[in-house]
Parts: sequence; structure tokens; C-alpha cells
Amino acid sequence: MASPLDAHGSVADGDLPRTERGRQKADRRAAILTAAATLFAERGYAGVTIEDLGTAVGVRGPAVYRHFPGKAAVLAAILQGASRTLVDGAERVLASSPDPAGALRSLIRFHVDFALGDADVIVVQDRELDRLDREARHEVRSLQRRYVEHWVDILSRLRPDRAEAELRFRAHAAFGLLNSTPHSARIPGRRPADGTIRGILEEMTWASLMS
Amino acid sequence: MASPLDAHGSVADGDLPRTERGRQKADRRAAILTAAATLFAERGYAGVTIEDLGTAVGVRGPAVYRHFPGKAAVLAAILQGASRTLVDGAERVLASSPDPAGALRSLIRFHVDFALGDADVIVVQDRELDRLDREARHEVRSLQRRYVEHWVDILSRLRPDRAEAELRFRAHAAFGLLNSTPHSARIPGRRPADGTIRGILEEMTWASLMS
DNA sequence: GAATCGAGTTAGTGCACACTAACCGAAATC
DNA sequence: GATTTCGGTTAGTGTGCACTAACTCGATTC
Repeated sequence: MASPLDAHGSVADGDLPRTERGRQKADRRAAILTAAATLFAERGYAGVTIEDLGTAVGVRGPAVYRHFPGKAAVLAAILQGASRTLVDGAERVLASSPDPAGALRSLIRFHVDFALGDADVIVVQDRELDRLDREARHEVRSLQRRYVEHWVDILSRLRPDRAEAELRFRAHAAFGLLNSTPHSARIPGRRPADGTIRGILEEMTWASLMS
Repeated sequence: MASPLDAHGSVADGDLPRTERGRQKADRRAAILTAAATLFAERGYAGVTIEDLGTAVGVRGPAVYRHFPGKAAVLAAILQGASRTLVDGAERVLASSPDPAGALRSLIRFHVDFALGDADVIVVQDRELDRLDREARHEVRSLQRRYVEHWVDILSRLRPDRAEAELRFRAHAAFGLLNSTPHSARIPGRRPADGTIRGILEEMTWASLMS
């Protein structure tokens, strides 16, 4: 799966970098984003300085301003990338799954992959949403809403007896379950092997949703 | 359930306030803690100033230093209170449940109550643990570990076929599910009635753990 | 009722840090 | 090969904020 961070930031600027400098700039931008996701996840948005962001990719702090208008824009790019990746992934999954049960299985698997692969982003996603300015927050929220509604659609096809409000609530609870891995990753007690984890998470999520 | 915030802060100081001023001081301390939990949950630890903490309870900022040595100590008191409440509650539940299945049901119910009743504390709990100094963080971590082990004990009695590592991992995932409510509380789409939520959460948690 | 205590006040102090200004030099453009 | 562009640099600047100092005045103590 493509990382949510290596995309170009602005919406639909078709032109890829042709020149040497352009490619280096795109690389640096992506490097800043991944480093920032890790740092924000570790210390929180407010606990990371612009200087930290710079040195994490081998430059001094103010160089970051050549790539982002400010610290908040870095966070915005991370969160927008993440929620866009989730929505795109969900829509791709749904387009290629004929039966609802298979669609839910694939949706769960997709989300597990994301949570395990981009743990940093997951942590930042639900911790720092409020640090965004009105506009960016609105976009992220709207994408998140769309993602949830895809889950609700599938669930209501599997359980048409249940109210949509309940299914939506269940979906949120399932996300809490799935997104718990980044948190429990920091806790000492030994964890099952990485392959096992995937299976357990899928099993638990399915069971909780369909219970 | 007693709020985790209205206890006196230091460990085992038996003397309750006898005088009028002493009572007022205890009240103010408790008020600061609950206000701080709400503010920290809303804006994050770094997003709240000492002045905010003061004005939230009707005094100016520096008055807070009459009750806590610093901002970090306020956070520490919140987190220590929360984890102590959880451990105490779990131990009380276990002491009064003979069979493992009933114990797990009670444990789940207890945690649901806490998550719904002290949503602010839940949010702060897993967001701001790293902002604590070494000593306080160690204490909170150790209490959290104890809480988890109580769950693992019960689970391993119900499912002795499973490895402890898997059960611990499942417990963490269940906490993620249970603690999702404070997060989904902020999201627009309508939620089921509060009584219904309780039942759904208990059902989902049980199903996910025993699947 | 005099002496002390202590929870509050206002007025700093110092520092961390987001962001800006001015400059530099190599790549890109002509 | 001259000119422009631009990603980097260092050296500020301004602000927000945790925390301190010095004081006030009612409650507590003797």
C-alpha cells in the first residue's frame, strides 16, 4: 500500500517534478512528513519544534519553511493524506467485492494493514485533529465521515435489522479496537508474533461487529 | 463510582481537613482537577495554560501553585487518580465474583461505566502519559500493568488454551474498543441512546474477547 | 486581641520557540 | 556564460507562557 505521506501535497497538481532539484524537493517534503508523523506520535504536536523537524531530515529548522508554510501545515498534510488514503482504499475494496460479507472482510483486512503499517499516522490522526485550522479540520472530518459511511453501508447490508445509528456506533468502536495496536505497541509485556496479530485483530473485529 | 479526582493527592495522608479553610482548599483542588481533565481532553496538555486552569475555577493563574507545584503535577494527579481507580475497581470486582465468566462480565461493565462516566480522563489518560516525569510515569504504568494483568488472569481462566501474550493483546484491543466512546462522542452522526450504548459496548467487548 | 498562616492577588522574569530577514551558492533557464 | 530561481544558511524578533516575588487580608491559632 502506498504510504499516505509520499503524495504531493496540493490537490490535483498533475505536474510531477521534471528537474533534479524538483525531485530532491519532493523527496525532502516526503521525508519531513514521515519524520514528523513519527515525532508527533512520540511527543505530541506541541512537543515537537520546527528545529526537530528539520534536524530529523538533516537540515536546520527554517529550511522546513521552504516546503510548508508553517508547522500546522505539516500536520494538516499528514492528516489529509491519511484520511484520503483510507477513503481511497475503502472505495477500491468495495468496488471489487461483490458480496457484503467478503466486502466487510476485505475492509477489515485493509484497515488492519493500515493500522499496522502506519501506526504513527494512526496515533496522530485521532490525537491532534483539533490542532488543525478550521478549513483543514473540516476536510479531514468530511473524509473521515465518508470512510465511516462506507463501513455503515456494508454493515447495514449484512444486518438490515439494526438501526444505522447503532451500526455507526459499532463501526467507531471497531476502529478503536483496530487502532489500539499503536498504543499497545509501547507497552512492555510481550506481544504475539506480527503474523498472529493480524489474524487476532481481524477475528476480534468481525466478532464484535457481528455480535 | 467515586470520581478518580476527588481524592487527596498524596499517597496515604490520613488526615482529612478539619478547618473551614482546609475544606475549601480540598474543594478547590478537586475543582482544578476536574476542570483540568476537561480542558486537557479538549485542547491537549500543551494547549492549556496555567491561567486557563485558574480561571476555570474562578481564580487567577498563579493561585494554582497553592495547590500543585506545577502544571505537570496537575496532570500527574489526574492520571494517577484514574489508574488507581481502575485498579481498585477491578480488585473489588474480582473479590466479589466467584466464577470467571461473571467476573469478566463485571469487569467489562465496570470499565464501561468508567469510560462513559469519565470520558475526559480516558482521553487524557492515553494521550498525555508521556508528558509525565519519570517517576510519575513509572507509577501510572505500573498501575496500568496491574489492571491489565487482572483482565489477563480472568481471561486465562476462561480460555486456558490461549497463550498469555495473546490474551494480553486481546485485552489491550478491548480497551481500545471500550475507550473509543469519548472519541466518537465528538463526531456528528447521531448516537444511540445512552442506555443502549452500554449494552452494545458490553456485547461487542465480550464477543471480541471470546471469539 | 495579637501573632501567624496561607490562599489569593499583581507585576515581573526568563526561556522556548514559531516565524522572518538577509544572505549564499548551486542548479535551472535563457 | 550571464541571469534567475530557490533550497539552504545564520541571526534575529516577538510572543506566549510557566513560574517567581512581593504583597494583602481574612481565617486560624495562641
